[in-house]
Amino acid sequence: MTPITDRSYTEQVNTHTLIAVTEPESRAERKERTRTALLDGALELLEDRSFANLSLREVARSAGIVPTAFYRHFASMDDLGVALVEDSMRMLRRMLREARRGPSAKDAGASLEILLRQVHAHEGQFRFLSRERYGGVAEVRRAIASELRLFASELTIDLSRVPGLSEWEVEDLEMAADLIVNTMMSTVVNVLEVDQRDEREVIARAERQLRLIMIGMGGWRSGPR
Amino acid sequence: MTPITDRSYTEQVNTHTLIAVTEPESRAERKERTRTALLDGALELLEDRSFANLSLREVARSAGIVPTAFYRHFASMDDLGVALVEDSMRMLRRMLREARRGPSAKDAGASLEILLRQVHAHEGQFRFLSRERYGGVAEVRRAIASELRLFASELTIDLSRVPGLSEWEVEDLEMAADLIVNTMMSTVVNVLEVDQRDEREVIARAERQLRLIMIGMGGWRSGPR
DNA sequence: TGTACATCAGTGAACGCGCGTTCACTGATGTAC
DNA sequence: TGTACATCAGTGAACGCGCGTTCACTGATGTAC
Repeated sequence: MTPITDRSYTEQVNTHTLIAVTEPESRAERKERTRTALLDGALELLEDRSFANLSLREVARSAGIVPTAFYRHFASMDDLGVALVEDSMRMLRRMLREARRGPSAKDAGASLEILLRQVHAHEGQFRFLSRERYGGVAEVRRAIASELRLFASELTIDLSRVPGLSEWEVEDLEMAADLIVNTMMSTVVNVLEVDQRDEREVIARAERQLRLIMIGMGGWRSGPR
Repeated sequence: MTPITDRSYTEQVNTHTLIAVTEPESRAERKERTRTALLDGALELLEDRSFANLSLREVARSAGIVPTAFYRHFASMDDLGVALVEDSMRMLRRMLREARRGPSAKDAGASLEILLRQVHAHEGQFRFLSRERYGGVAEVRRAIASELRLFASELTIDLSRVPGLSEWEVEDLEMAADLIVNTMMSTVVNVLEVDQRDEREVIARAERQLRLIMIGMGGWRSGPR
């Protein structure tokens, strides 16, 4: 199962552009396309429902195959759910890496802007992550929680390099990082729920909240517990 | 599943016997008891599943009635979900009101302690609220969002009465109230997910976060957008 | 190079199951007189 | 006070539906020689 997935994924990446121009698709490429169609279809169906009540037949239908053909790609819906988490997490990690490489990594406002641009570019995946973070399958929940902890601990390291915070206790840095991550996650959820008209308001409020947190950090006197 | 159901049912039977000594239950009282049994049963079933994949038949079974009798109490599962939100929120509001009446209403640490005591007294309801807040059923999600907005607006009024904040713009008060509510909700989720050993850590961190927010508010200069 | 065989993504019929919902009903409780 | 009728929470049979899963299959693609 997994080896097959990995192999066909590489094949797709390597030959994607090549094929479109020259020769007809190979069997492996066709299979990969169907797999992608299943994942994309599931993500689309998840726009207004939760993963737990998504049926195998629906997903197969959305990909244009017969229900039984689903099993050529995933052993079960749970299996597809795990693949969906992995895909979304890969996207999130890539985003984080690029944000850190960018010019104003320490500017909270700029970080927020980068995040929100990504949210719109990958709405389905962010919706999936935020909706399944507390509901549905335990394995999915655990994966998301662990990834968010990683996210917060990387932010902790970033914060420790900010001049004024170099003296802070680690616990205080973690506390502040957690507060910032939570505030950003709430903002992501609000942006996904709200229409475009109110989005500016949500963002303006989030900016103020982050600014308030920064002011709080400026006045914080860190010390041992 | 069945033993749990049987337990709570036995408790009701005991109460029933007690009552039977003095005076027989009226039809309305019986109906109310069944309604409560449906809500409690649903809450119990929700311990390890999400509302979206809870069936009407399961809930009816947990309350000891036949599926068709469900309709004597609720028009649909969505309807029951909304009732569950209303019940949970009524509990939450009562809690808030009592906290406000208490000695140290403005002390964030004390408020947090009161909140967490309530969380343990009503774990099922808090789990339901936090899991379905972003969950799959649109109507339930909407009900929770609207109640939380109400919650935040009550907190906004409280804040406006705090001496140092009387000059603040409404938008800034709302912004701060939203930040506090989000931080408390995150803490509730963490407390529900974590075992007793780590709970002290979660609480300690939440206290520091709230203190940091208070410091930020102390340094905030409110003004028109 | 052509031929013969293997592979395998996708098909379509079939299954048993739990679901939400309808309906006519029962019998205890409540009420009017 | 007793009687006759109304109310209504709960029953049980029945329905059609979409579900996950099995199975034998098809036919295009891939491979060995």
